[in-house]
Amino acid sequence: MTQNELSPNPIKLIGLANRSFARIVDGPLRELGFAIGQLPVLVALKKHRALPQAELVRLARVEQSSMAQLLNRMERDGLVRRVPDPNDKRSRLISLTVRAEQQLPKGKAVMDQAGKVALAGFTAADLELLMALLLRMNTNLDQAIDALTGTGANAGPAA
Amino acid sequence: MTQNELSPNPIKLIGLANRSFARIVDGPLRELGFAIGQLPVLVALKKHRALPQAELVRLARVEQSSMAQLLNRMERDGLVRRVPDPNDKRSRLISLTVRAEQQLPKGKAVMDQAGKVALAGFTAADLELLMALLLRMNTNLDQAIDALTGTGANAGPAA
DNA sequence: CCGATATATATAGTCTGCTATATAGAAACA
DNA sequence: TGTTTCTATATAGCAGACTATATATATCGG
Repeated sequence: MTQNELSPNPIKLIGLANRSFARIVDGPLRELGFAIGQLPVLVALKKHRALPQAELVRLARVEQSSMAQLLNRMERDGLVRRVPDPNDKRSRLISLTVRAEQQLPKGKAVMDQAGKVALAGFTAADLELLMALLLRMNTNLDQAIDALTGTGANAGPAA
Repeated sequence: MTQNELSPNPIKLIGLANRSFARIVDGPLRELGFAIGQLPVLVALKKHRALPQAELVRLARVEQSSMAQLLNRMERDGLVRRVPDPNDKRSRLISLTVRAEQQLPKGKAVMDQAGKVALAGFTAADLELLMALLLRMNTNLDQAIDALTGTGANAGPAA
């Protein structure tokens, strides 16, 4: 009973779901002047007013260099500003522009709508179960990455 | 009880799992001369001997342009060959090089090992459940994409 | 106060994937 | 047969993510 393909792992389904979701929101977000990777940053900034890059890195769970580039694009597109941090000359505080703040609710609506589409037919229990299973997977993966990178930076507060 | 963040969707967890998995296999695959996106293509070619690009597109579920670029890199790295299809001058048949074929088992082992790590502590039932839930999500997403792209190309044979 | 180490960002280079568009050749059909 | 349409690839240009590395500034230990 050895299955076909590259192991019957859920990884393929996970990758596919991820790409499909991105494709679905891409157009609508683009019309709003947003891109998918920006939403978590925008939401975090809306809630916290102004944050240093390092904090966004923690919230979005991406590498520092990825965030730096993302912010470069967002700044270029007029979504965020970076102002020098008076308390630390290495750092700059990131904040939303008015335009970004005004458009954000529509962007969130796009994401939520796509989320609903993805979960059509799911009961609350189905969803909970899925989240729990994914959480377990992520915990496993985080551990493996911690082992690789040496740092114990992951597995932070349940978020 | 409105939750925090961008909806409590599993999308975040899915994206994170995807990236984490990729990070884990990246190094080992690189040492073998492979990259993560190539594995599905390599496996398909090993099984079918020689295939046109269009078939790989279907198997890997990526856009045609993505596959074309992936194959460009694989050809550049000496993993595949593209020979003119005698029956159709528009097309080229893709096949593995000897080197790729020899290294492939090690690459598969890396993927399988990472899959096991990801699923540590999962019972067979857990895994089945996870796969079933992800499959349902993907079905929903495929439908949404079909609606967008007009074509009814997705939702193919259960695979 | 000074040198060593740590921290906050930035940049270079690469991979994967997408959308949009271009081309060559095959197929249909008038 | 000739023209239109479809099909198989290719290319351009961009987003997002990663690794590796560079830079500037803070902090610590003496």
